Amino acid sequence: MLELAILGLLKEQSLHGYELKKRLGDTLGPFSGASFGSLYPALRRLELAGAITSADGPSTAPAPAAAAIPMTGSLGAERAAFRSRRRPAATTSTASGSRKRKVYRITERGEQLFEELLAAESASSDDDRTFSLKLAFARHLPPAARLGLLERRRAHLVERLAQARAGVRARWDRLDAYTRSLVEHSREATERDISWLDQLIEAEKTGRLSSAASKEGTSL
Amino acid sequence: MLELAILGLLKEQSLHGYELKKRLGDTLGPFSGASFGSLYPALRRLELAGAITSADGPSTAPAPAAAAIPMTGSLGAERAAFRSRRRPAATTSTASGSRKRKVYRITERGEQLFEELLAAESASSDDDRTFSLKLAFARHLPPAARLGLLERRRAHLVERLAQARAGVRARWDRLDAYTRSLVEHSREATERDISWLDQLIEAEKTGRLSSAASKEGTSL
DNA sequence: GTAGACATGTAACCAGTTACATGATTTC
DNA sequence: GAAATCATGTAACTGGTTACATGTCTAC
Repeated sequence: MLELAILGLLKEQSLHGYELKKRLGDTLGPFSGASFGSLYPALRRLELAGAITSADGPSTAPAPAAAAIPMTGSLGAERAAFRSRRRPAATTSTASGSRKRKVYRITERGEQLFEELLAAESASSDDDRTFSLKLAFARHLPPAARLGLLERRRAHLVERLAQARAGVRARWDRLDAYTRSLVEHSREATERDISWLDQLIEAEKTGRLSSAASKEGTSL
Repeated sequence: MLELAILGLLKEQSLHGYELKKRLGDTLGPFSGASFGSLYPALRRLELAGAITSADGPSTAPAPAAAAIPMTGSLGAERAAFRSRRRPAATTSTASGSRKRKVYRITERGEQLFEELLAAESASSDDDRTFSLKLAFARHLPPAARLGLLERRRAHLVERLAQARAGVRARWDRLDAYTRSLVEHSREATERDISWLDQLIEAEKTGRLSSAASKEGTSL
């Protein structure tokens, strides 16, 4: 799962580990769980597998001048949007040199692996987090696979709903108020998820989303 | 987490592993992930820790095997053994062909551990699944702790929402239609979670839920 | 010169999974 | 006697976590 997220980000632009981690954290919710302890080993695995290559830190020391201001993702994001090797304009007096960053770039093999992971049906599609991650990269899927992803997800939720209903119906009178409230709330959330998916599926079938989707961010 | 679920179920009635696993699976959703490979080791750990004791299960005998339980004359074991059925009608399934079951019963230490796990604030409260699990057992918490659980959860969601909003605002125009839809949908779901929690908190404060333990249907 | 952000990495651990091994009992 | 179900358990693996170790660079 982490691999998929990494490849997806690197597909859009090369990044070094530290920045990658920030992106994982603030771009979308569910993949925020990444920590250095999992990220760096994952990068290493991917590199060994030939899915990515690393180059010595090229450039761009984006010195954050503001002291005592806690770093919020947005600033870093703006700065990091630049990948090209160019000297930073000196903000105050000090021009900065490069550090020992390792900038990772996705390879052909990596693109391939990314598509495999993204299209893989087995197991992981159950997981909420995995689905979200895949949907976030859905624009890279061919339309049919995209539709499949949505419909498998829908089927899964319908199934879950049915089981929950059955399981609860049998012992509703033995549930306390907290559990009941929880169950009801979960049911509603799942129903909403399903009708959201229905909208996406409908839009997908009529081609509304796919045409509007990939205008940005696919430059690489 | 599994430990908490096990203790919670055993608190209500003694069970053997196989049955326990079925309960985990069908009673409530999020704890269904349990498999034998995690359940049995967990039972073993709990037994080693003195939180539960095991006794040989009833083997077709109508009388409960209470003789094998000399420790702490509790009534829980009695009730549990009672649940096992006596003579099947011998048509098809449902015949619990009793076997060398190990029936687990919670101990004093176990009750204590249960309460500790349930009240523990650290880390795990982040997790959706853990929160659901705890809420399902919330009736065992003292009111103040229960309120704390709800409010910590709420704070966590509010925080998550704020970060998501900030993160997305910065790069909204770079998101494709799928990601946008995902982000919007997640935001709405989180907002709904929060207002659901608000209702629970309100109810908790006015004592509506805690007194009505069993029968009322919540509108949620 | 030290505080703190940036940056990379390792090690120990944790909670779970799948797959496998075992075996009794019932049912066809 | 083969197959299905009940029942318990182990082993190898997975995919992460926290805590730690190390080091560079900037700003004050």
